[in-house]
Amino acid sequence: MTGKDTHKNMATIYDVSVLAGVSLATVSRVMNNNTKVSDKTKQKVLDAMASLGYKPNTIAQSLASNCSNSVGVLVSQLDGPFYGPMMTQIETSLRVENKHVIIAAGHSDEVQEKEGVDFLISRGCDALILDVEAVSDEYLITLSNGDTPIVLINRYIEAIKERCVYLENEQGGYMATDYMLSLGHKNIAYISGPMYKLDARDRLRGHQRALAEHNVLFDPELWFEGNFREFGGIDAMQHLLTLNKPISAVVCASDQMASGAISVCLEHGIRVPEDISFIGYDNIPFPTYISPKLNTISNPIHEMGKMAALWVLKEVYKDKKVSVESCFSPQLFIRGSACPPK
Amino acid sequence: MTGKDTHKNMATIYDVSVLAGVSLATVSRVMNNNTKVSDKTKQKVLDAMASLGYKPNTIAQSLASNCSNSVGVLVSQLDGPFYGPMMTQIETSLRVENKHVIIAAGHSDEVQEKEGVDFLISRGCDALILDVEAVSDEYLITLSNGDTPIVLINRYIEAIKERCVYLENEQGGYMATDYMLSLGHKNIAYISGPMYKLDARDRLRGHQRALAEHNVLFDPELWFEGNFREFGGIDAMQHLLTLNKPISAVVCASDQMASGAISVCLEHGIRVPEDISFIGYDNIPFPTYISPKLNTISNPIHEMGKMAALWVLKEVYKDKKVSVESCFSPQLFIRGSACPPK
DNA sequence: AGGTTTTATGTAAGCGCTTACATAAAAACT
DNA sequence: AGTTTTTATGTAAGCGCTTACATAAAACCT
Repeated sequence: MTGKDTHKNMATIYDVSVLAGVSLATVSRVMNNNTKVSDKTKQKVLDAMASLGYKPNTIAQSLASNCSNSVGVLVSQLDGPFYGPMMTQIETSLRVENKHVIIAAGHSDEVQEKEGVDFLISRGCDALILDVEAVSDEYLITLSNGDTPIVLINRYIEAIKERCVYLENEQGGYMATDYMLSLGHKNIAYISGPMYKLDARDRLRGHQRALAEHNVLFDPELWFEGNFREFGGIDAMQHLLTLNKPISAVVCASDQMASGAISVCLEHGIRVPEDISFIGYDNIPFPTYISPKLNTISNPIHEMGKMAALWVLKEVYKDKKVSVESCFSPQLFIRGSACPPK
Repeated sequence: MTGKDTHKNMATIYDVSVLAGVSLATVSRVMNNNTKVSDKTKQKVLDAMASLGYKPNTIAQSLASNCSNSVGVLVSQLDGPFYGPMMTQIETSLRVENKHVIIAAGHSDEVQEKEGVDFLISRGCDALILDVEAVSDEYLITLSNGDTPIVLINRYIEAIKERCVYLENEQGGYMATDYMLSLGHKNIAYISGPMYKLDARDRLRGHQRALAEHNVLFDPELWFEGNFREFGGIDAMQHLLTLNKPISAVVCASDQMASGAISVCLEHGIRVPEDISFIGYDNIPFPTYISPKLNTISNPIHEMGKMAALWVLKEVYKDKKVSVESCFSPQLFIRGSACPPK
């Protein structure tokens, strides 16, 4: 081997066939065991493989079989509290079936999201799991008619609903506000996500429905459009405090915004929950360990990741065993960040 | 196309060559532009590609060139606060060079980490970026002699130090405790990571060095071996409080443990920092927004991710442009979780 | 002009598999 | 036993590229 030669000198199917005294096809057959091979020959082949330490070349398999056994996952952000748990589930679910995960980040930008999709498709992915927010519904509908199957996480598009794994966000929005109302709050501010996102709109709708059911008027002044991130919550709270309106509770469309908002209150000497009650959304891990422990609505993003993976296993790799569920219900978690108003 | 036919009916290099009126080899040459092709033919080929919407089949390229353009990344946990920022950097750095990232999780378990490595190698990765903690140094040294180049994040092994990207943990440990000492604290508890991890041992060593330099005796009773996670901090703090020893400051080897420990204090009515000062380690995003804002030592995990990616680009893909740096220095961040003792 | 070097392009042999088709052997019939 | 069906294995043609080698054309010599 010369210095330049970095070839991996692995045994090939040919070496196995020679050692086992059978043809290439037979070796391939025992690998894929989709065709009957007599027990005797099968054993010879397995022995040969073992003694050569044979590992199939997955690239060659992919080329010959036109199936790459890889699934592309495109998410908005690789960091942040959501992606990790979701990826864990996706990776685990797929790896047991020997599929692998190729990742790309879309950074909530339309161009980058499209580039990510193109990249993953050009990489020969057998399917795509997408958690995207900047591209349009039309784009996704068109994409779903292409050669590479897609499944969407956290997005609901009527025309391709069988490919969507989503949370009932309206219901979650309702639950959060309903909880505050049932504690007796009337002066409830709402920090929403950005309105161009469906989940933000749905949560807001739920909030409004709860108010209406309790005959509380929705005051647009008490609604601030945030960005789902901590800084959005900070900006929102600072703004709300300048209003000089009585506010006894703040419902936030994300835990991160709630954290930001709470930090502003604490800095102003406002006690949580004694002076203002809070509830977040998403049930991300961190705030549990911080005081006050944040009430929240669960967003089972990890389960949605798992379901998306199972969808791929079922629809693309024709795994009969799995059954998939696409609509998830939120759940209320009561901890220490809310109490009845004074 | 029959119902069963899921073939992607893409143009191949052959189609391009026919349309452009040149040979396969020429088309390949303009794609890889490593051999001179006359401007005229090159243009014909590019036009043909464009009009056919040609996209090279990366699987075939990989098989023929024995280079998969993919880099395997194996981390302990896909969730948690570290992985995201690290992955973001790795993905971004590699994608601009059109390399892709295949992920696997090791779950801090020796068997699973080794399986992950085998999995990624069998997937034909050109290189592996490993952030592993359960496998032994010997295993990694052996692995590094194999066919697939590896680079280690967050681990220092003398024998293969040129493949290690790491943080000067001893120095960080020193800085944290030195800071508390310089505020005037003498009764300093230390919540460490698990001792089987090198970084935990190094941080502890730094802590001890700082104490020694300030002539403060290291009291083993004030040292609790945690697990780097929130619950470890909770257990540690509960234990420390039962000691009935005066403690005016707690140095934690991770922000997550600091969060857990602080939450225990707050539950006991102990004020932070007035009664007990805290400092964490890692500078993870969340606690910044929570009160008290956590002092900490930075762990530039994202930069280390980037460096690992650049290492691969340089050493494996022979990219001349990049230069890599392997040793990172921690930095002290002072926020609101510490003050001088009463 | 004839010879030599350089440059651009073509030819064809793989890369390591899968799989349709062919064939030989065994099993199941009359 | 002879014929048909079933089953196990082999043969060989790809999958879509890369690249060593061959060759034709152009450019440079003296």
